[in-house]
Amino acid sequence: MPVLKLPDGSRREVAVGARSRDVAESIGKRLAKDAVAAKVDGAVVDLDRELPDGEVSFAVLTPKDPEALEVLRHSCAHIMARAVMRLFPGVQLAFGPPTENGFYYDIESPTPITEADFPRIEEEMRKIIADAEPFERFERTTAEARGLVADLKQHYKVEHIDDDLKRYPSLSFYRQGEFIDLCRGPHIPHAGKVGAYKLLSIAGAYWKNDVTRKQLQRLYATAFFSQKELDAYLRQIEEAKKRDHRVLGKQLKLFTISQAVGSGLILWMPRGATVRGLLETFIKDELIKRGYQPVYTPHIGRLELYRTSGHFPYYRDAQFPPMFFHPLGQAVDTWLNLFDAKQLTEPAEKALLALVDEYVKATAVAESNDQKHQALALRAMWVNYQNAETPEGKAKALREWLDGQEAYLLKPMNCPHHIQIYKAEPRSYRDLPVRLAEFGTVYRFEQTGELSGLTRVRGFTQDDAHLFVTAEQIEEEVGANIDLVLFVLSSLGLSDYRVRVGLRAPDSSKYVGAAEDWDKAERTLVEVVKSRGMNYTAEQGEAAFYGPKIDFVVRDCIGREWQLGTVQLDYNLPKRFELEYIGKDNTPHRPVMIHRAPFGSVERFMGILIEHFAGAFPLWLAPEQVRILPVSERFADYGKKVEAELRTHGFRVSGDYRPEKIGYKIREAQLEKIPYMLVVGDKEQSAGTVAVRDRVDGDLGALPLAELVQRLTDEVRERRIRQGGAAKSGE
RNA sequence: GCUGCUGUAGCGCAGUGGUAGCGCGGCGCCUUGGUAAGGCGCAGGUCCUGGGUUCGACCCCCAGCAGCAGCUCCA
Repeated sequence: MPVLKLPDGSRREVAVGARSRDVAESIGKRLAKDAVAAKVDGAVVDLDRELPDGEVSFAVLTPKDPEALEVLRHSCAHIMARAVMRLFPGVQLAFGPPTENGFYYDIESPTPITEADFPRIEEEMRKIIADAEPFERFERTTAEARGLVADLKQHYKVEHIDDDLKRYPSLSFYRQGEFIDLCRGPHIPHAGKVGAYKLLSIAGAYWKNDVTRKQLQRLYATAFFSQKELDAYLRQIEEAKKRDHRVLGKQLKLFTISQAVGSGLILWMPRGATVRGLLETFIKDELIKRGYQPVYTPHIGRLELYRTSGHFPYYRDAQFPPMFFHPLGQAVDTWLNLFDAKQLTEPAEKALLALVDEYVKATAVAESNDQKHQALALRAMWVNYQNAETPEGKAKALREWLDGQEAYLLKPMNCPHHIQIYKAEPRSYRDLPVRLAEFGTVYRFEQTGELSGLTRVRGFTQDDAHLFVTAEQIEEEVGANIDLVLFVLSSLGLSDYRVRVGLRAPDSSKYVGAAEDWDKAERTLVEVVKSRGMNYTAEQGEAAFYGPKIDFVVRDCIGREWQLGTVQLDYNLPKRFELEYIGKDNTPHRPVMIHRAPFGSVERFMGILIEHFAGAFPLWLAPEQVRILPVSERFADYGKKVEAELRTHGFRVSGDYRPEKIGYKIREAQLEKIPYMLVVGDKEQSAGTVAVRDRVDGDLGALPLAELVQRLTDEVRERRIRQGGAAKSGE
């Protein structure tokens, strides 16, 4: 006999075979009417499922429970799929799960669906919901289930059973009228529970997230129990868009991106550059306190360097192409690439050979020794290539020539340069940890579809540092760096982040180094995070190719996650570059490297910060801290005097001396999110005061100038964050 | 890179197969005003680029570029 422990602590015995729905009814009419699903021993189930024997915890889920909303959305995905199938014959269904803010269904339609079809689909959904038919669950053995989805001509479902579900003895289905879907459930009792819904967008998504497979159409939508909630959600999206850093960056003149310069390359305008500079100073001061040494290194480096580090071979496609001195360098490089990828066509090969041949002939009469040497090397490649009997031999000929060519790469990371600084002098165990810090700008050729404002760019600056430590120092240094990241985040009031420990994927060729080093490194990172009592998720496949890492991940205004701060442990680059220090025992030892960047990318950090503050930077970061607003032109002289005085105290201040009304000037300053507005007129001039208007709290009344200076000085020194309050949003 | 949508004045947007408008902003004049928009006037556009269809293209077709959303990727 089932015995239920109810949320209020009471116990209730129910008959064998009783369903959640029966229990809800026995508790109360109102509850039965509101019931969406039930939660039995922590698992959400349909109201129609029979309760298990024995003692279980039990709760009825109503629209108030977040889990109920998830059930509703999952069911609404079925409703949407059903509507689509009615309107578009021959549709194949893939997956249709709920998401954080709604749901989607991946489908393949013989006639592609577009946003123009949304009204029709929504209308069809309206009918289905009005009919309020029940969701009926039934089970089949896995073999029968496969037959059923095959009969339904749903080949993605067949594939899904074959690939992933064979290990289950039976599978569940849900039927709603003519619509049957292979589905784990649970579902709402009937379609009428859907109070409001809206199709949002359509996008491509690969079957099983695999680029090599078919791309399906993903229909995004959302649903709620009430129209009011849907309206609130849509309003919230509109509000979020207003704090988008791409919008605010333009409005507040922080940065721009020019096609004349290139996609994903940020141009910092004076205001943005001011904020960025202040952030950089902030962290630089902090690094000095924590024993870092500043270094500067160039934006480019020899290609060979990045071959040694592994960056070039591992991330070739994500880099700007290497710069070769030899006119044919780029061509041969591409050639070898095509070759390795087995994409070299015969005409292309012919053309490339002809190109080399022509060049060899043209440079036959070389004059200097260097030219002669070059000409001979190229000729040797040409001969070796054509004499080679195997593809490997051909590739070798190309590679040998290429390796002899001088080439440079825009640096994709700073570590190889810092490593060279480490290697520039002999190191003793007494010197360690060596902490080399640089705001290093790196370049990565991100795929076009990935570029996004400041958060994903092709040139960005890391507040980078590399620590060279002994094995015994690892834990302490990793810990100190976590503390630094936490300090940075809390200084800026960023509290909404999660911590991810990125581990390697079990079976992947994209990592370098020995398994035991990896195990050791992964264990260390997990231990450090655990010992600090931090919440974290360990995620496989999130490691860097050279080592595991701890990432601090935040969300942007539309909910996308971005990695900011990172601490990475690396046993591999020290090996690749044969780094050493002399130990107490007077023999060489290998140091371990820690890569770390509290901001991550300064560009991305700025983007997140702009959204975090909605463009209203705290006083210490504000590009313009104070604006003088004379009531009329008659007080311009006094205004300028105040302006000059504040400037001598180091404040970033300007004055608005246009012949506009005071209300107009205040509105503009407010919309520009300037922390303090100083209104000056007759009264202030004769009293030697300023009327202070605060961005957050509005009119503060008159203050003697000296008092104001003190107040602002304190606010800056404490890096005080004051947000919200009376500010209107503007239009 | 893939799928879809978008590209018109500095910004936000209308618009039509017969060479373009609105709001804000800018500039000028008037107003010298006390805490979120004073009035009048003026200027400003390769309608993303390149082809094509057409008597004629900003509009229709093709290709490219860029932006947006999603997928994939992210050292």
